[in-house]
Amino acid sequence: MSDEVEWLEPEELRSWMTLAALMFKLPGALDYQLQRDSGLTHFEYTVLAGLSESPERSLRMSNLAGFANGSLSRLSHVVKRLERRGFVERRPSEDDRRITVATITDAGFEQLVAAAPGHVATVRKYVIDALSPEQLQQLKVIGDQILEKVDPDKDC
Amino acid sequence: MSDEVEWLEPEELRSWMTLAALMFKLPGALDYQLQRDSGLTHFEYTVLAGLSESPERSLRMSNLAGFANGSLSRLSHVVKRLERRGFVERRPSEDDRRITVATITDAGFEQLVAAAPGHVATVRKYVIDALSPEQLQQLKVIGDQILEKVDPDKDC
DNA sequence: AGTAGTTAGTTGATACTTCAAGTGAGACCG
DNA sequence: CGGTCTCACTTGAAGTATCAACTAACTACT
Repeated sequence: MSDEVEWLEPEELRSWMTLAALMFKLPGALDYQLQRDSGLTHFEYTVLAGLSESPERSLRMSNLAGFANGSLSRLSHVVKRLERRGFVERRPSEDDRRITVATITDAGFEQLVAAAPGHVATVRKYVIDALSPEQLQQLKVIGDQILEKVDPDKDC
Repeated sequence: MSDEVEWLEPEELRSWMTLAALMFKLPGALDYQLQRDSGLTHFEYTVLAGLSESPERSLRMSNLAGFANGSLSRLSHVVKRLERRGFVERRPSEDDRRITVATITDAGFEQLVAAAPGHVATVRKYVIDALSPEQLQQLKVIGDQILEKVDPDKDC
C-alpha cells in the first residue's frame, strides 16, 4: 500500500459506483425470486445445480465450494441444511476418508427442476435481455479480468 | 412466466456464470480488506461515505438507504450499531417527525478518513487496474442497463 | 374534530454467514 | 513404527441480514 493515495477519477468513480450498486442489488433480486417461488437461496440453487451436472450427481465438498464460489465453512452449513431437507446426502469417500462426497437426491433434483425455469427466466429478464450480444461478450471479458485480480489462481 | 422455458445459450451461460462469480467474490474480497484494516463492512463504509458527502454531513434514513442500495430495515440495524460505536447520530427531523436524520460524527469522519485510502487502493487493484478505459466505460453502460431492469425506478 | 389510509422508520424473531477453533485421516520423515 | 504436519472438513459462537409485525406521525376525507 503506497504512501500517496491515488483517488478515483470521476469517470472511474462512476463506473465503480455502478458496479457497486450492481453487486448490492442483483443478488437480492435473484434471491428474492428464488426464495419466493422455490424456497431456495441463490447459493443453495447453485449448489444443487452443481451437483446435478456432475458425474454420479456427486461432488466432493471442496470442489463444490469452488464451483459455488463460497467458503468451505459456508458450504458445510448450507449442505447440512439441505441434507435436513432431504435434498442432498453426504458420505465419506472410500479412497480418502477425510473427503466428504455430497450427492443430490431425487427430491433435491425435483426441487431443482421445479426451480430452474423461474430462475432462468429471471436471469434472462434482468441480465441477458438487458444487453446486446456484444455487451454480453464484453461483460464476460471484463468479469474474467476482475476475477483474475481478485482470485489469481483458479481460472474458470 | 411463459409456458416454454428459454434455456440459456452456451455463450449466454458463460457470461452469466462470470457475472455470478463476480457477484459472489468481489463483495467478499472488499469486505475482507475493509474489515481487516478498519473494522468496517463495505455497507458500513458506504453509509459513512454517503453521510460525509452530504450537506450538513446528514441524510434522512430513506435517502441514505437508497444511496447505499439497501433496505430501510437493514440500514436501521446498521445505523444503530454505528451509533453505538459513536460514528453516527440520529435525531427526528423538525419538519416532519416521522423522518429520522442521520449525521456522521467527528469520530465517524475520522474512521472514514482512515479507511478510505486502503479501500480506494483495493478498488483500484481489483477493478480499475484490471480494465482499460474503454472497458470501464462499457462496464458502466452494461451495469446501468441491468440495474434499469432490476430496479426500474431510481436512475442514478 | 374523527377516522381511515399512507408514510417513515424501528424492532424482534429467525435464518444465515463468518471466524476461529477443533477433529480425524492421511502423508512424511527419522 | 511413532511423532509431527498438513489436509479436508465440521462445529459453535458471534455477528449480520431478512421478514413480518409494529409504532408513531402526517394526510385526506367527511
